[in-house]
Amino acid sequence: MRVTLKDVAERAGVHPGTASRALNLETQSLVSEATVRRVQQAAKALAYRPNPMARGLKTNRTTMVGVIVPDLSNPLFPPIVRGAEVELSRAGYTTIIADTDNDAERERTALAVLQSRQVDGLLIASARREDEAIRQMHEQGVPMVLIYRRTDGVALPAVTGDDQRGIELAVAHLRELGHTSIAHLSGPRELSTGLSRQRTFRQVVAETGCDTSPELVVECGTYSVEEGARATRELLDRARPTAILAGNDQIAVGAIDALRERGLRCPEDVSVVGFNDMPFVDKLSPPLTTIRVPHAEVGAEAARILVRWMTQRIASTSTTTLPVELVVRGSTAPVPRP
Amino acid sequence: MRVTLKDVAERAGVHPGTASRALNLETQSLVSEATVRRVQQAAKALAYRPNPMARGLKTNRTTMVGVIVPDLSNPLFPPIVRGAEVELSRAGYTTIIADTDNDAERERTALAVLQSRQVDGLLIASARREDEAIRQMHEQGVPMVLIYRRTDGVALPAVTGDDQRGIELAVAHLRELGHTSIAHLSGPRELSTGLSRQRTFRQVVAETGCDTSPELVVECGTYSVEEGARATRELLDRARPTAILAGNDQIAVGAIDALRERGLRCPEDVSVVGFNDMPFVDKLSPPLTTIRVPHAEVGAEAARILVRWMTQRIASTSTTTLPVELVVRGSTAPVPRP
DNA sequence: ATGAAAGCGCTAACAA
DNA sequence: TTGTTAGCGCTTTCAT
Repeated sequence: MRVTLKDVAERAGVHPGTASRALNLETQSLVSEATVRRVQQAAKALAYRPNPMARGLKTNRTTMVGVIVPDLSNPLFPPIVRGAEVELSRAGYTTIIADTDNDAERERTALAVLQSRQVDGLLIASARREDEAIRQMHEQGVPMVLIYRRTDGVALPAVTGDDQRGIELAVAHLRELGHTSIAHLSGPRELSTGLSRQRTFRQVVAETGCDTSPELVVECGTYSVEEGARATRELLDRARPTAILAGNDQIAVGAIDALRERGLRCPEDVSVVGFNDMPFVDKLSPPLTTIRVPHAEVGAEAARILVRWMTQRIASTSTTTLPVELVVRGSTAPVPRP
Repeated sequence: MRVTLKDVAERAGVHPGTASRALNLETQSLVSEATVRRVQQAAKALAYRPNPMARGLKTNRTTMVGVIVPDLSNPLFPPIVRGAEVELSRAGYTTIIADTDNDAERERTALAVLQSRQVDGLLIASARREDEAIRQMHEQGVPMVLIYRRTDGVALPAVTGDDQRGIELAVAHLRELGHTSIAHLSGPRELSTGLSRQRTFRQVVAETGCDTSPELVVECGTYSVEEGARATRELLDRARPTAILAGNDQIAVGAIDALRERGLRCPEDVSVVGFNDMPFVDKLSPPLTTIRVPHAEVGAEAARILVRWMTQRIASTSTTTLPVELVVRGSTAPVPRP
């Protein structure tokens, strides 16, 4: 049978209440040192493990947090999850990962499940700009931190890479290579990352004297290889840019595929820049020039903010922006001389 | 405040015990149909969600299962997890993922955490052939299913891809291309997959009349790109095979890197075959010829077996082997004519 | 078919 | 400093 607190108390010759106090850091000071030692010994001898359900039922805390990602198979997310998990487990929390499959309805379900599980907090990497589920959850006062993607008009802390700086770096790099006709395959505008990168792109492109024709910006419906390819075909049907700045790496991969379809070589004919520096993009053909975002650190930082909120009731609402850097590989080259 | 069963019972005008019976499928038959309806309506109206902790405290079940993977950042595992999660959530279970970072000590910790969380069962993709932690957990009667990697001498159900057939297909493909000097960069022998693929390789190579020199088999310490590259260098220092069968895709990627370092082209000089068909290997340069394993289905099947064990106490100990197929891409070519 | 009551293992307010 | 007591929300015998 399972060892309970009562067993420990009996063996130590104290009341279960005392044993409880002796075993919990916060209440340990209420118990004499000698008793603490006796109880701890007994606990050790019996290999006592507190029953988290009993504890949770009493305290209304579970020391579990939910992490919601849009797609775990997207190599972008495991490092984030990993970074978060390390911090969370350090603080004594267990992580429950939910995958929404990029679906608003499933996000709602996941949120409901996690709520009924009484998670103490949430890390959310799947937020859309309009996200009723998140808004509602927020109103209930559940501690939560957004990762990368923000929700409009909700006062929630967020941790992101520096999207603006990333776009600046990418455009500057292409400018140095002589490109002035730069297209942008934007992420979906319903995601804050898609919108903000697109906005920054338009702005920076104007500031640096590039071609600002509207047909150089094509929006992808999702951050996927397929949409990247589709958008590229659409782009090429009406323009002939010498460079493409993709909304993320998956889109960039799709773009390179579509360029090849049309008989265009990357980087000789068209340069392509990604965003995120996902694992394996250095092995692609050509190796992808992209913006590196410190994913694990983003996850870790979000976890730290969440832990502070959960434990010390310090609810920040500010956005933490982590620095990004340009990684130049083989998918960008000087503008071709006609 | 949280809606409890008592609230539902009050609204329906019945006793909480009755409400409980009405809401649980298994006890519903003990309650009159009319009452069931009334209670269900009340529950719906109040958006009642049972408190899993209270339930668990009473029933000693958590409806949570732990999924242990060696490395979530390895693109191989998210599909497995996903497949499992879909099945598990369908059966009402919540998934807790633990990442061991390929470390036996962390596996032990993860197992301990999950045990103290009282998960109802475990899916384990991180098993080593000698794995004391798993053996102990098994002795405690915790339902668990192994995925891919088996533990020696432990009577546990497992779900794997058909490693033997995979190796056969790969070697046959290379043979058809005229290769007779085929090397194998084996996975670690301490993992069942490493050992069994290596054994099968040796056997098949002998049966098909290939070169069986022992120096054509080099073992990698881990399933990683780095080890794949290292092993390839070691291999090339003492042999000049025309084809390499890698223990998995990561090793294959490392092999291609190392070949390039030595000025050898893939596939013109040396053909390379991977194993697993991880996401993105079709985008590599060259696109990797490999063995496709139905990862999501492996995860799903393992989940089904686990659910059966947990719910119906049917503990199988047999291994389920799912069919694999050869995917020919660009990394294999006819043997070069000298 | 339903109500009553006990209790899962723990913590916390109160007493001593 | 320690013991006592109540109760978190649920399920499940036992009565009725």
